[in-house]
Formats: sequence, C-alpha cells, structure tokens
Amino acid sequence: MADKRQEIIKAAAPLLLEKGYMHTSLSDILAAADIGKGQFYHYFPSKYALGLAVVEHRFTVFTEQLLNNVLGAPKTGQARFDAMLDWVIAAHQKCSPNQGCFFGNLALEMSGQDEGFRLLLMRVFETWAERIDDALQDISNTADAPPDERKQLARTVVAMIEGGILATKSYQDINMLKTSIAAIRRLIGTYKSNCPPTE
Amino acid sequence: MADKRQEIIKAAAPLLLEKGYMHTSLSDILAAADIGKGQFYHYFPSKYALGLAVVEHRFTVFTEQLLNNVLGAPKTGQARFDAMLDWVIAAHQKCSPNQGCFFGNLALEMSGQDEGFRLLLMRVFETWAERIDDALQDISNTADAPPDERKQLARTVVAMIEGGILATKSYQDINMLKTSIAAIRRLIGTYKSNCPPTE
Amino acid sequence: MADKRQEIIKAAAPLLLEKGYMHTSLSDILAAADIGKGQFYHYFPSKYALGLAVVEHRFTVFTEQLLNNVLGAPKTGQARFDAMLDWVIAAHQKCSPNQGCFFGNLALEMSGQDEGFRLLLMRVFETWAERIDDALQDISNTADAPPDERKQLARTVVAMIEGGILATKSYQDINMLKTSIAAIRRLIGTYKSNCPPTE
Amino acid sequence: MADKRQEIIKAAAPLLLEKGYMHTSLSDILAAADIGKGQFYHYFPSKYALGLAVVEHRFTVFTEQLLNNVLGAPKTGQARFDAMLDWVIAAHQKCSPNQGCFFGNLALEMSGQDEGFRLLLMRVFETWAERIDDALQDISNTADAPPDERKQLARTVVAMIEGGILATKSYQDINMLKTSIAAIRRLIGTYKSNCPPTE
DNA sequence: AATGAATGAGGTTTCATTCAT
DNA sequence: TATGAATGAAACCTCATTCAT
Repeated sequence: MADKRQEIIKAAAPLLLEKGYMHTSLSDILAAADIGKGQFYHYFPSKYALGLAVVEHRFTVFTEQLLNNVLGAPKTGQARFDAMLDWVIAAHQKCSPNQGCFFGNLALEMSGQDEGFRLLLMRVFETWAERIDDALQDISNTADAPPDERKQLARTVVAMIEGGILATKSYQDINMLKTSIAAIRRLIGTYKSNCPPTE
Repeated sequence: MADKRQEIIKAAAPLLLEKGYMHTSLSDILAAADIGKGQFYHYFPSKYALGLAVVEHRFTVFTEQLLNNVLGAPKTGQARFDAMLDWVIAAHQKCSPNQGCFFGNLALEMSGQDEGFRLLLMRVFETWAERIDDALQDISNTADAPPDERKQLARTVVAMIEGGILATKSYQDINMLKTSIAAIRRLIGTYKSNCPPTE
Repeated sequence: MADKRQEIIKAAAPLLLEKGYMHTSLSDILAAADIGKGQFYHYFPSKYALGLAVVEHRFTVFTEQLLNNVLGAPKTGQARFDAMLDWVIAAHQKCSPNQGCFFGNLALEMSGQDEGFRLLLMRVFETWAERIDDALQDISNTADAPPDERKQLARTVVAMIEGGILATKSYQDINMLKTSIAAIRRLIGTYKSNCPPTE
Repeated sequence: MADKRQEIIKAAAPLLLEKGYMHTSLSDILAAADIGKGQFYHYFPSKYALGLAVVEHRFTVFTEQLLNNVLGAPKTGQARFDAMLDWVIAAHQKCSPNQGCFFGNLALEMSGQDEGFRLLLMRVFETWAERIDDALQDISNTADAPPDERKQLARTVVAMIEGGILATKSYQDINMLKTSIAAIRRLIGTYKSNCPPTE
C-alpha cells in the first residue's frame, strides 16, 4: 500500500536533515525504514526520486503547519507574522536542534548539482515568501510599498531566517537564530511608522 | 617544493565551492590539479586534510582581501562597512556567480558531520563579525549600544549576508543578495537616526 | 543462501594457508571464489571478519576430524594419542604438503598484530591440548603426574608438533615433522615405565 | 659510508620482528632509520634485498652471541647445551618479550612465498643444529647414536625451541617456552644413562 | 651521497542499482 | 509485493619504486 511509501519517506527525512543527501546512503535509509532493497525500489525508482519525494513531503508538512495554520490564521498580518517568527524559533529549538533547516541545507547542497532539487526548493522558499507577503500586506506602511518591493522584502525575511539558521548550525547556538529574528522584527518595524521602531 | 601543495589547494578550491566536499571526489581533484594519486598523498594525509587546508587557504585570501584591505582600510566605519557590502556583491557577481559562499556552503554541509570543519568555519564567521564590529563601533549610535549587543548585530549582519547568498544560489539570481544587502543597510540605518531604538 | 558464505570461506582457506593473511589480497579471494567485490561484502563486513571466519571454520573441521573422531575415539589413551600423531603426519603429507599448519602460520603472523586472531588461535591450541590431556590421563605414569604438570605436558606436545611443522615448511621436508613426532613418542615414553625408552 | 647501511638494517630489524615482512612498510623503515627514500635505494636495490640483509645481519649476531660464544665455549657439551637453553630463555624474556623468534616468524611467513628467504632461513636453522650436534657429540650416549640420527635430534631440538617460542607468542606467556625447554632437557636426558630421567 | 617529488598499480571498502526468485 | 543476492564502477588510500635535482 502507499502507506509503506510514506513510511520510507518519513524514515528518510531525518537522515537527510542530519546528514544531507550525499552523506546519507541507501543502506542508512533501508536500516531506518527497516525494509529490504527490493522493497525500496518497488516504491521509488532511485535514491534521487526519494530525495525529491522527501522534500515534497516536508514541504507539505511545512505548508500545513506554518503556511496554513500559522501564517494563514484568521488574525492580523502583524500577528500572523509574529507567530511565524515564534514558530520558527520553537521548531529549531525542539524539533531539530542546531541541525539546520531541512530546505536550506538541501538547497545549498543540491542547487548547484541538480536542477530538479533546485527548482523544487526554490518553490518552497517562494511559496513561503508569498505567504509572508500576504501578512506584510496587512501591516501598515509596508502595505504602501510597491508590490514588487514588498515581495522582495518577504523573500529577504526568508533569507534572513535561513541565514540565522545557518549561523545557529555553525555556532551550535540557537541564539544566533533568535538574534536574526529580532533583527527581522526591527527591520519590519522600520516600515511601520515615521519614527523608528520603539519596541 | 611547497608550491605544489598550494597548487593542489588552489585547484581543489573551486571544486569544493561548486560541488561541496562530498560531491567532490579525489579523482576530480587529481584531474583538476593534473597530478597522480601518489603525489596527492605526498602532500596531504587525506582528502579530509585537504578540505581543511582549502578552507584555511580561502580564509587567508578572504582575510587579506576583505577583512584587511576593505574592512581594515583607513576610512570611517560607515565607509568600511559600505565598502564591505559592495565587495560582497561584486565577489558573488563575477567570481562565483550563484555558486554560494564557500564558507557558508561548507558550513551547512559539514558542521553537522565533523567538528574540525565546524570549528574552523565558525572561526571564519566569528573573525568576520569581529571586523564588522570594529566598523560598527565607528558608526554613530551603534557605537552607543552595549558591546555584546553590537557584537551580536555584527554576527547578524554576517548571517544576513549568508542568507542572501543562499537565496541567490537557490533562485540563481544575484538580486536576492542585493536585496538582502539593502536590508542590511536599512537595518543599520535604524541605529543612526535621532530617534534611537530604546528597547 | 548461507551456502555462498561457506563457499567463500572454503575458497579462502587454502589461500590463507599458502600465503598467510597479509599476502592474500581480496582480489585473490574473489578470484578463487569466483565472485565480485560487492558480493563479498554482502557476506562479510571486512577481510578481517573473513579471516576470523576461516579460522573458526578450520577449527570446526579440525575439531571434528581430529579432536572428536581421533582423539575422542573409544580407545585407550595411548591408542588415541598415537592415532593423533599418525593423523598429523598424514594430514601434512597429503593435504597441505610442506605448507605449514594453518593455525600455526596464522598464529605467528597475527598474534602480534591483532588480539582477535591471537585469542582465537590460542583457543584452538588450548582446546587441542585439553584433548591431549584427556588421552594422557589414561596413559600410565603420566596419569600420576600433577594435573597442572600434565596439562603443561599436553601443551608442550602441541608446541612440539607446531615446531616440527615449522621445520618441515622451512626445510621443505616432511621428515622434520616425522622426527619431531618420534621425539614426542620418546618423551611420552619416559613417563610410562621405570626403564628408559630404548628405541 | 657503509655504516649507514648497517644503521638501516638495525633500524629495520625490530620492525621485521614485531610486524613481519609484509606488515612492515618501507615508510615504517624510513621513519625508524630517519632517512629519505633516495638514501634507502642508494644502499638497497629493494625492500626485498633489505629483508634478506636483515636476516643475514641477525644471523651474524646470532652466530656470535649464541653459536660462537655460548655453544662454542670451551666447556663440556652438556654445559654448552644447557647454557644455550638458558640463553634462549633469557633472550625471549628480555630482548623480545613474546614477539616470537625472528627467524621462526620470517620462516613461517616467507618460506612459502620466496625461495630466497626460505633457503637463507633454513641455513640459519641448519647451522644452529650443527652446533647443537657438536655439543650432543660430547654428551654420553647421544655420542653413540648414529651421526645421522644425532643430527636429526639436534634439528628436533631446534624445532622444539621454535615450537615453544610460537606457543609463547600465541599464549603471551613465557612459561610455554620454559616448559618446552624443560621437555628438551628431559628428552636429551633419555639418551644419557640406563636409567630414565626421574626428575 | 642524498633528497623527496612523482608514479601508478593495487589495496580494502562503499555504493546505487539490477535481477532471480 | 517482497527478498536479498549479485553487480561493478568508483570511492579513499598505501605501497614499492623511479627520477630529476
């Protein structure tokens, strides 16, 4: 049944997060999923296909948890934006301590190697940025910015988060991410009034 | 002579930038350096040792070019800071178009796998942040911030740059980096006005 | 099936006897077993593991053929002891002419390099000595010796056999072993009566 | 000068004793002798030639120390014989604890691989046996044995010593050698009188 | 007499994938 | 569906030896 396929994906996901695509061998995956080689190749044509499937699965989960539930909540844009930042910190504090961002890790590893991965991961970031853009639209003054500019701001927010996560992984210190997120709040604040942010 | 060692390092560096550590095979390196296996192991005890040596070499070059020449120039802090941001954009526009940051790529790939790489790369980022901190000290208002806070701001600047480079690699679009850097300027600008942040 | 594993072991055994552990390359083994590299590593985690497995296999065969069938036969101790000595000569005359003792060869090669081999091979010799001790118990006058002393005598018999086999390999002359075994008979004879052996 | 050649030989000898011929790499030897590759190949045409030279060197030392000084002393045959056995024990107790006999180790490792080593080592054993034979000639009753038989007895003594050393290396216990040597004494005793040894 | 850089065959091992059952 | 045996290319590394200086 298709459940087995999902099981394999779910077993592989933490390995890809922890070790990356290349560092993760098929044997690692088979051991984690507790299946044989034959079964794997029944569900996936290759390790590569599994890799993409895992990204898509994590994208689905990410969409549900953050993009829909948090960023899509029936609240003000500011509230949704703030909740997102809180969610990011929480996720990296408990779910994957200092292991980096699943998407960011793979984006850096694979974007230069393979267009399939690159396009998929770019779509993840772009979708995320779109939902942030939705929230920004609702925040005073940023709402007045030209749409393109606001979209770029949203992308920059994603980039800043990824930068903070990278630093957290490198320093092995979650405070790097927290500081980056504080900087994001301050940056967004500059768009809100004529006077500087006074948080 | 030791020149050959340097040659190998220089031949390997672009491969590590483009493909990462794991994706780069010893054969790739041998072909790029046009040497035989035995010769390689005459100069390096292992591929791993070469990896660290390449990072150190790039760190040396980076220190000379950016940290000393640009960030260490006899100018105002603001001028040095601005020149650094310009340098980063220029470097990623011509030297390694959309291939990511040598240090950031390896940091994400290796920090979770190996402490040797992690510590070395963390030192790169930390050194960079220190020189940024020096510049920030010279910028009005940020100079008044508590030292620890300013140091964290410097680290955040590094993280934001890395985030922008990551996005550039993912989107294959240098504008991602340019936008991130514009955001950095705006962020730093918030520390310069008469309406100071009073958090 | 596990038969293949046994096949590999049986193909490797004569190589290890003839050339020793280090002189035998994996390629030699693959050629002898007529398998590919991958298949080998499907059955064994390493060459080292195969080495130990071959020793254990030969130990099993040795136990069946000599320790159980010959030294464990329902005969007098003297008859069992004599049959053992005959068996040893016969084995080295036809099975492995002048190639040395499988266990002795590896013991000398590996005991100083690796504790796994050493302990395993020591156990082979010790088990052998125990069965000899059983036979000696049944031989008049040696039966009266203190148990420890008799046990040491049994170990010495093993050592003398190994010494004779070593000499046979060095001289390429089975008579070296035959003479050593004659000496063993004479030595044991000194424990049997009040009058010395007069051959 | 030729001194350097001797230095290399002396540096290599303990390595060959400890690790055997194959386990010892040229690099090991160069490091131990503190010389470069060029210098090595100036003095020796190959690792193989060095191996033979080391055996010959040890044979020379062995001849001086044991064959000439001890077995060639102006004493009775019995005294020389006893002194030899004492010397063997002493040598393996302090000089090379439980590392085996230099000649026996190499004989087992190389005799099946290479005739050069085999013949040289056989000559070592045979020369030793000749000197033992000289001593035995002087011991009552063994002196009456047919020359060939006595010569074989001498060879057996060598084989028993080697067997005891092998057991010592395998058990990591010098008592194995001591017991074997006690057995030699007992065996020789049987040739000396009409009454059996009653120790 | 000496250096150590260069060579390249061969060492053990890992890997993603295929295939017979 | 599922198994795991089989494949072979390629991974990293070691080695004895040669060669230019």
